[in-house]
Amino acid sequence: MSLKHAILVSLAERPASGYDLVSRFDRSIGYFWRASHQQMYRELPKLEAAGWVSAEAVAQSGKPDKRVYAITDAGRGALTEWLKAPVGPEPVRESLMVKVRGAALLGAAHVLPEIRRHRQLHADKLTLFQQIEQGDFSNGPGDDPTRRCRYLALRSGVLYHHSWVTWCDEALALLTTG
Amino acid sequence: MSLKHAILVSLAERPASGYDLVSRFDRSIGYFWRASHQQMYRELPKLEAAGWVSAEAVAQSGKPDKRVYAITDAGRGALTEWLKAPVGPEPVRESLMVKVRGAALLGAAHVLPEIRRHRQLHADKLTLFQQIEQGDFSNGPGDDPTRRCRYLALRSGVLYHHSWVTWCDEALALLTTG
DNA sequence: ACGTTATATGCACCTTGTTGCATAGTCAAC
DNA sequence: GTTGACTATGCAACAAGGTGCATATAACGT
Repeated sequence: MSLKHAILVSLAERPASGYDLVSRFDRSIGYFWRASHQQMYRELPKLEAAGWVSAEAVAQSGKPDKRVYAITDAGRGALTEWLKAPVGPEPVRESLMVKVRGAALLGAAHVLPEIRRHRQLHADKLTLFQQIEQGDFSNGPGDDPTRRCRYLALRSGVLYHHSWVTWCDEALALLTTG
Repeated sequence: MSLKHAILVSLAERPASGYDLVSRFDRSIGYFWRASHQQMYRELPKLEAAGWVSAEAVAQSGKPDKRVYAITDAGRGALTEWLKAPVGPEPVRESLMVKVRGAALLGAAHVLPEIRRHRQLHADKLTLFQQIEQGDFSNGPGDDPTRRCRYLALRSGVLYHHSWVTWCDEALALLTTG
């Protein structure tokens, strides 16, 4: 659906090779959209064929050659179109909730370890995001639009994982009392 | 990944035809896992081949015949296995956040309508869930394990959509002030 | 007669995502 | 000199999901 657009956003920030993009998707952008290197290398030629990005072979000393991609004007146009187009919220798919529903039939004890695991995972992410927030934005987001957008993205991560931790605590409290 | 298990959970509650399952996935279970009827009818024969469900043709008067599926002991075993198996949190894929990141480059104005739309959609869902909560659980979840699990599922919906509404409000406030 | 809605089931094609495998150069450590 | 880590790119097969199309019965209204 929108891996293409996620790549365009990343390339709009600055040109990159497939390898660079994978690194970015493991960090910043990856908090909102995941992609493996196999997906990336499959998608880039398609974007090139569509005329949304241009590619240039770059020889490197000490490292293998690479292909550096840059967004084109057509790509920037397509990206703006997409930004304005209505996109529904991502369809919900929560296997943990399916498990909770199953636990109603087969016994809550089966899913308690899973809930504890998920609490841990979300709590770790929450701590990470809160540290970034306190480190980079201790005086608020400021006036710069780009910085404000970065701040908002971070806030969504904080709110998301916080609500999960809250839910896990409620669930553990309710499922471990008589 | 786990549409199979979502179907098993639903069939463990009670037997159903493909058509019944689609209806359930449009309501209760569908709050956590979406599936179209095409997916359903493709998946059911696989579950039957795996021996996890059994099928029985049922003739009806006034309606077309149907095939009613029921979970088998093997299916119940597989379901219990899955309940206990660790499953990572669903990978995050938020196109709205990709848009926000794009907005940093192409202008925040482009995504404001999208954020308003999303706020509306999440607020509607939130209201729905809160009404169910106040209607069915005004005195809390009580002691029944099944009821407690239903309550927890509902709570996750409330927390999820609430955190989204909160984020949209923060975003609109930050992106519409000088 | 004719269209609509509800019940009921499916195929074909295409896109997206995952898993496993494969290759190849450079550099530092052991 | 071999092993491992990092850079860099890909293919093949499969699983999962989405879109569009197709079919059939029966009730109900107009």
